[in-house]
Amino acid sequence: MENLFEQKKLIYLLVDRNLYLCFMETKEKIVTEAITFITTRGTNAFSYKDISKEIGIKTSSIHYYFPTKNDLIVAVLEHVIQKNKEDRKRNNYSNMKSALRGYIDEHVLIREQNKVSVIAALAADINTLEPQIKAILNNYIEEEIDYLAQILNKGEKENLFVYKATPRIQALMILTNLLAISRISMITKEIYFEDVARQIIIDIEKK
Amino acid sequence: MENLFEQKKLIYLLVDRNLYLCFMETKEKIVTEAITFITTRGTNAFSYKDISKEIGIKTSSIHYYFPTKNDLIVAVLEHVIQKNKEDRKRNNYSNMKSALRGYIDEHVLIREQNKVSVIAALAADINTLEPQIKAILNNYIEEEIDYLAQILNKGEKENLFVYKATPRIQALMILTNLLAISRISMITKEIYFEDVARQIIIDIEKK
DNA sequence: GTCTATATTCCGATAGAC
DNA sequence: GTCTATCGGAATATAGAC
Repeated sequence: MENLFEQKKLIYLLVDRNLYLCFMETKEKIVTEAITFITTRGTNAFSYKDISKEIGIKTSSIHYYFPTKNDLIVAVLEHVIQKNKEDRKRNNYSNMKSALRGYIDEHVLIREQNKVSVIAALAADINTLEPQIKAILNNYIEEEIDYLAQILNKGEKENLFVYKATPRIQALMILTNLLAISRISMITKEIYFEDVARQIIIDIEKK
Repeated sequence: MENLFEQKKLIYLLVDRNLYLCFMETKEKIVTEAITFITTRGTNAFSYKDISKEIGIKTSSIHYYFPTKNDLIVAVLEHVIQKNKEDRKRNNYSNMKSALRGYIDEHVLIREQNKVSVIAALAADINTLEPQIKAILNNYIEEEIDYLAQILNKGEKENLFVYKATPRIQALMILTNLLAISRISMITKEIYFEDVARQIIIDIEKK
């Protein structure tokens, strides 16, 4: 008999500015584990059995919540998009230098967990996934570019940043730096991640 | 009975500055197909059966040449590294501006085939591959950084390029731009690839 | 060197009891 | 909502005939 208590995952819940400690619903546990597998091993290298073992339920129970693997991946993607939106709404950056550093820190946090972003993870398997995923991912990436481009644009107008490209293309340059260095620094020296992260700031901030 | 002639793949062979048209050996056909699958679908989303169907032999015959999938991936990696080395030896760039554009064109060529580089492909699956692959890939990436850094360094000394970073970190910035935009532009607008490729040049070349 | 045949394991998915 | 049981298929890999 397994220890059921250990299988329960604790989460914090924020309601009306009060923080509650509570247990995750099964559905949320599944999504959480799926995110970990997708962002470490990739979409085609994890199975319902992997999740099953991790949270102590049978694979058929996972199929109850997510009939197909595609359903699960869609749920993962929408969960991450939603959470990302909420996190950013909470952050109220006083200036665009902080906002840019905050954006980079999002990637630092992922890297520290030896993961890659969900964008990088799903992009790698895009030719094996349903068109639906591609459509959602496309929207998500465009929103990421918009978000970063707005920071760059405001920062430029406030005389904090200087760069040659348009805000959107500069956003693309920075986003691609971060997405790829997350991968590369898992194979080569880890310090390369910090080198790139630092250089992004150096290249763009006015001294 | 299948048409055996159709299964034969034609290749050009360069011997003593003479170009010969000849047939590929089975072993080379397998590697060639494996490269296509790995750089389009990923390491964990293709099987011996896929290659088998493509070149018209049984999976057991593939196992004759490459007993395990790891053996095949190692062969793919070493083949690509070797070919890349030869290609670059043939190119004799008159100046470092051409050399940088030539480097970017290597990625353009891959993108035009709707593939990603072998580095990007294997990096995505690194946590599911044997340590041996990681070691070879590490060397390969370091050589790529060295190659690009040397172009940047020479170009800077020839007063053609200007950039703030060290040559090696600048090489990392450009390499990550190219690796990630290859992926992203398969999901979003294809034009993003050209936008980034153009911006790399704009940002670094002295006018 | 290529084949047939097969072993083993795993995967996504479903039916039906509780 | 979770379980047992099972299906159909696919994957990697091997043995042995030709």
